Amino acid sequence: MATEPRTPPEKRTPLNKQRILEGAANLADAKGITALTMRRLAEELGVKPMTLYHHVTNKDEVLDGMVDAVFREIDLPPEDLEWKPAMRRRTQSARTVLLRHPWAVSLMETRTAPGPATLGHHDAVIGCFRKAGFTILMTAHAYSLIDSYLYGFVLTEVNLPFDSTEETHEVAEAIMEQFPAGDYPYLTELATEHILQPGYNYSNEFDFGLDLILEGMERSAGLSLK
Amino acid sequence: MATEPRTPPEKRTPLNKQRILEGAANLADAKGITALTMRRLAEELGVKPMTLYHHVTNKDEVLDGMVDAVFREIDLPPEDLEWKPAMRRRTQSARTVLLRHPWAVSLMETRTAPGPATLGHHDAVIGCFRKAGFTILMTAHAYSLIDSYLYGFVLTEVNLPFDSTEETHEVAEAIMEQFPAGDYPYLTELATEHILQPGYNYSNEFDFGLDLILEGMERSAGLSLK
DNA sequence: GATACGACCGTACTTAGTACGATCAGACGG
DNA sequence: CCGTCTGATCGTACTAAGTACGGTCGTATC
Repeated sequence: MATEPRTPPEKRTPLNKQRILEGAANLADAKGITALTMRRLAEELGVKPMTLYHHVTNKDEVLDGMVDAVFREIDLPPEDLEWKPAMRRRTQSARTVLLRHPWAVSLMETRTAPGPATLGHHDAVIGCFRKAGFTILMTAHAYSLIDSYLYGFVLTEVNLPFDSTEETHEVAEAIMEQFPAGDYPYLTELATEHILQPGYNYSNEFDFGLDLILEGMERSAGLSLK
Repeated sequence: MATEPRTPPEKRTPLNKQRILEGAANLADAKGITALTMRRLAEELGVKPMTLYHHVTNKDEVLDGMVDAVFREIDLPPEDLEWKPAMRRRTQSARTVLLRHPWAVSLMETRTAPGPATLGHHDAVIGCFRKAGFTILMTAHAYSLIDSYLYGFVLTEVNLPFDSTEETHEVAEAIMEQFPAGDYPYLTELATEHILQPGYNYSNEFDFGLDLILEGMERSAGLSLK
């Protein structure tokens, strides 16, 4: 924009924190969070490692920034819906986003410097409960419950050692071959009669728990509310 | 035992995998999982780094062994109780163990080579549901739900940046000072009127969710069962 | 065209995991 | 009593990562 028409305006776009964060998220999405090193990140951005340190103070600041960017992607509970469908929507949105960035859950829980998007998200969720008439105490219960479930579920989901049904079979069989058939009868039963059945997909479990929790919250809140 | 009475039987106890795993867990408990390096672990065991590699093939094998040892610490659902109190007991036991080893949750989810204690634990939990009359489908739902909640809750709990009530105040105030008072009204309300009240302790949230989930499961299973 | 500033980079130090081959202590046959 | 074998232990060294420190270079301004 401020470049003269003389030179093709390619090179001289200076790096900035925004571009670093985007590159970091892309790299982590594509190659895994362990592949996110300052050296590789620099290479991806066409720059030498130490250049990054002119825009961020250290790797932790990159990680904090990535977490806040993830929260920015998550839909807030829609204001025009009842609390239950609103919370279902934001929770499903959160799951979608966290699956898109498999490194996000473990990173979120270990960072302690919340950014504006993170705080805004919490405020909107708490507000959704409060406006629906939840007491403060009940809001605290509800938020703890639903996010524990969300993060726990996604944590398991993103770390499953398989992505497809075929892989599920391979992994399950590899594990089962390691011990005599009768050692774990109930585990074996569940594996053969459920997990190894055609069409099985762990992801489908999410909605069962989400609905059970939302309905339980409605019941509990109703009691507390009178 | 097999040493002669001649020499004091101190030195010549050879290292073994068991001792390595115990040392690793102790080190991780005391200094954090990031402080668990093969070099420090060797030092703790009075040995040079490369000596460890005669008993384990690499660091991953140490981590896998640590996870299985954690499962061995968790109480199985007592056979003589109804499914609901039995599951409550094993889930509370799991939480206690996971809090004792703050590195355990994130490690468990990223390892993919389950050991015998891990498999035995899963078998016992599944068996508890099945013997209570849960269908296979309902058992899968229930196990996914309760463990997602368990791991998600503990993951949050062990990563809270404070351990005591005083620290809670410090951290909360440090965060709140970073933005204008009215930016996050609901978050501020929850913080001042609940989290910063005397006696607040996040750990107390666990039982609310656990009971809500167990009761919801009972209702759902009852429906499915007839 | 001289100057100043900010973006960028070269070099190097530290801490990790771990490959490779040497050493050393005790067991056992001669 | 000694040589040999075996398994436990270690010394050295290579690679990858985060990042401190100081230098360079392009560009805007006077």
